[in-house]
Amino acid sequence: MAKKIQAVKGTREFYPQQMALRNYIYEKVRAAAQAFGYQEWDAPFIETIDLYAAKSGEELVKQQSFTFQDRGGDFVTLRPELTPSLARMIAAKQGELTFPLRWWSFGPFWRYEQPQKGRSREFFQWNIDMLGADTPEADAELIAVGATFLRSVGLSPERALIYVNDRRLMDSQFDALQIPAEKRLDVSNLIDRRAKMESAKWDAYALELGLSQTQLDGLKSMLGDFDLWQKSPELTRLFSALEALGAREYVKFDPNIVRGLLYYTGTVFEAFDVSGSLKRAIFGGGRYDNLLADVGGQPLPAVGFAMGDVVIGIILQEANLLPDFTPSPAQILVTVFDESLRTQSLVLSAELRAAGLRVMVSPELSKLQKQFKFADKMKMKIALVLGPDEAEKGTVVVKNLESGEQVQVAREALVEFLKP
RNA sequence: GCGGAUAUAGCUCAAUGGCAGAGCGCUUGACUGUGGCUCAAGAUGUUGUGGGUUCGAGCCCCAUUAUCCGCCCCA
Repeated sequence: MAKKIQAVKGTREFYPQQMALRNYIYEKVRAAAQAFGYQEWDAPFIETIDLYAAKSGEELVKQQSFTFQDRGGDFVTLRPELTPSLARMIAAKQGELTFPLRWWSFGPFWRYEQPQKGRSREFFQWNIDMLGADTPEADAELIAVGATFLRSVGLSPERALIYVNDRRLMDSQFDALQIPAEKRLDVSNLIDRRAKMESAKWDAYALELGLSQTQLDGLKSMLGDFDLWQKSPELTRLFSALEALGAREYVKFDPNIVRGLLYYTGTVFEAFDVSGSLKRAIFGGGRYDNLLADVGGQPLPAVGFAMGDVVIGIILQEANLLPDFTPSPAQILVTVFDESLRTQSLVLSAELRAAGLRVMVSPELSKLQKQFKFADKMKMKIALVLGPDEAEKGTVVVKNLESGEQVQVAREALVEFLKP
């Protein structure tokens, strides 16, 4: 008995049914992006470690990347994210690109972390960005693309929402509370963790960080103020643009959304499943105006978001929104009656394919019963029988497997009969 | 890196320390030119791996590996 070799931990095996879901997501992502005029692009799956060292978070590079030495001795990494590659590619052609740039991509990424629900080591991610525009209307457009996607897969605003905040607004609030600049990162992380912690513990943790009781009270009242956005000119414009774009119903202001990544400079947003069991973001993003300059390009304002395929896949399944799966792409099975008629069945199948139909033929001699059973399991629509009687009369039996009805059709009229 | 569970037929799972089972799936037949539904019969196991306790271990103990779930981080 051969030793069973398992798939590498955290990788994904796409059996046809899972592959169909992956392609379904890809298709909906493409439709949403293209509806707003975004161009598809991609970058290498392998990059040198240096590309990420410049910009990505310490943990992402040092602990969560698949990094190894290639045969030439260079350290390379399976890409854990796309933005550094985007920055490089844009910097290289900055003079010849037409701005604002609207680009999207869907491809594989790898992060070395503990697999759990909604998180694997290998995943597909949709990245979509607009570069070269710095208006709230640009931010609104990206959020509207996200809303368009949610709507297209059947997730209504009752089921999924996009929560929005603005780093600039938060900074002005931190100013008012006199929270010093060096503590703001900790405070942001604190806010990020609030939903996951008991409130007493959270309070204690806040005081531990060095917040005064007054600051803590101020912070809590700020985080409970869902009308705070009205104090932000950017968010006010953002919401009115979302209204105009028909995406307002999907979007809610939430001061608790801060996002962990350092590079966001303005609007930040995250989409969540409102009623499901999974408390992970469907997608998340925001404005990052300094990033391209930071990695050595010309300053370029940018806004974008990313969506992994794992979480959205689980949510679609839980919401019973998976597309119907048809095992076989072929709708027609040509049965093989016996040895003497095998060639005729093959010829028949070729004729039908030449007419643009998708057709399978049994590759071996077996009972018609078995062939029909196969067609049924593969959820095929039609089975053709070419037996001695039909061969003699120049006809073919066409059986509709859904209704169970069957008719004899003349061979010459068959293509016309079968065409949808 | 830390913590909690689980591992038995192809799948989902049962089985007081005492004969390893069910449902689904699979094969065959009822139906020698036709699937689904029904009925009947049948096949399928190194109980993750290695030790230990016991007259006797799927069950108890130790180790190990794998998987799942949570924390951290994040799509």
